[in-house]
Amino acid sequence: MALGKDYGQQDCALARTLELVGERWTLLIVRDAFYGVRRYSDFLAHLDIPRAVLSSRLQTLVEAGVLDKRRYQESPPREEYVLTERGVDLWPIIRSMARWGEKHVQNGVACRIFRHHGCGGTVDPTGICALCAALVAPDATEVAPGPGANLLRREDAVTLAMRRPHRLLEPLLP
Amino acid sequence: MALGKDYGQQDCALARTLELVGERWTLLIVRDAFYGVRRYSDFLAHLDIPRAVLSSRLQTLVEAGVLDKRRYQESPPREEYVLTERGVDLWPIIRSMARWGEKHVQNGVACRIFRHHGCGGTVDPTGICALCAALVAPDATEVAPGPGANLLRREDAVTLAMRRPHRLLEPLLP
DNA sequence: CCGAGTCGGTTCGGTGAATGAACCGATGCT
DNA sequence: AGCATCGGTTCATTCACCGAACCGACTCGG
Repeated sequence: MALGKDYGQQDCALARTLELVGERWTLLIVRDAFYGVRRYSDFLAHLDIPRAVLSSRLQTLVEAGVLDKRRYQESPPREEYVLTERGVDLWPIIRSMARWGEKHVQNGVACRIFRHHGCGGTVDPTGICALCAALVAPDATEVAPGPGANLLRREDAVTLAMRRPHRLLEPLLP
Repeated sequence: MALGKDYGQQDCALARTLELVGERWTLLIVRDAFYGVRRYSDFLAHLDIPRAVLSSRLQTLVEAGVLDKRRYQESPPREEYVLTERGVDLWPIIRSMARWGEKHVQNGVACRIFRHHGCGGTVDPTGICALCAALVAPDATEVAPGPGANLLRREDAVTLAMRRPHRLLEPLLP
């Protein structure tokens, strides 16, 4: 969500969650983090988000303990943003929203598909592996382009790197 | 979310979903609809939302096929907003967000608990009944106040009616 | 018949967040 | 020295949100 991000005496848990991830752009940033984006400039290139908004959201997410900001090299100083355990717990939210969009906006056409790493079974809407029936954690989830992937004609480096099947949370670029 | 609700060539399903339910207040309206709120004035009383914003959101949700606006009495004309099948499919999103807030913002204290109607088993975070292991649909879910319910000191009629255990989607007020 | 109340909105002025473009400092590359 | 990259900040403009007031259709009580 956006403006005045508090929901007052609103009903507990859902409202509290929305105060954090309900702001515009926030969930897309978190999704990219799952897909392996870690650097400011990569979020910027992939999301077409105003720089000031990206700075603000990253800072909010770090303060909320969803992302960890770490300097991965000195000289020149370079930062990266990585999901914390608390951030990884947001996966069911991302998953369920993507699922709803697939079903009701895209007529069932997925632009990404998820497989259980090692097992190879596809991961169903509830997050269960169709082959071994286990609940698949994000770091055991492999993402690959689905039938609807070509709907977007983006050609930036991040988009290209994302087309390559890879595991969630693994860094996309060196 | 708010401003300029489109996310351009952003990655398919999640972005499309956010364009609808990502606007400020929208998910809280949908949540109230699950809890049985149906009338304009009841949403207004329970959410402390500006009237103009409520009108706008309801209209958007109706246009998106998430809510159905129906006149339930002529003279005086009275309208009610009821979740469609497409709207009911949003339940996993609400559930997963509420779950995250419970765990990470409220330290595990739930202000509402959910039971499998008829069976009586509690519904776990993934939506499975702890007793019969079935995936519990919203209309088979009974909601009751949890340990953290008294955190909010609201006293409007809608809040009071909501304290009474009842099934999701059933009208809260006559 | 008059006045007050309810419901479901619309209208309007002020505020403040989002936007996009420009700028900036530290560093590396040639 | 000159140019490029990274990770931002600053700034003017735009536009959605906010809250209060207003409104039309109707009912109810006296």
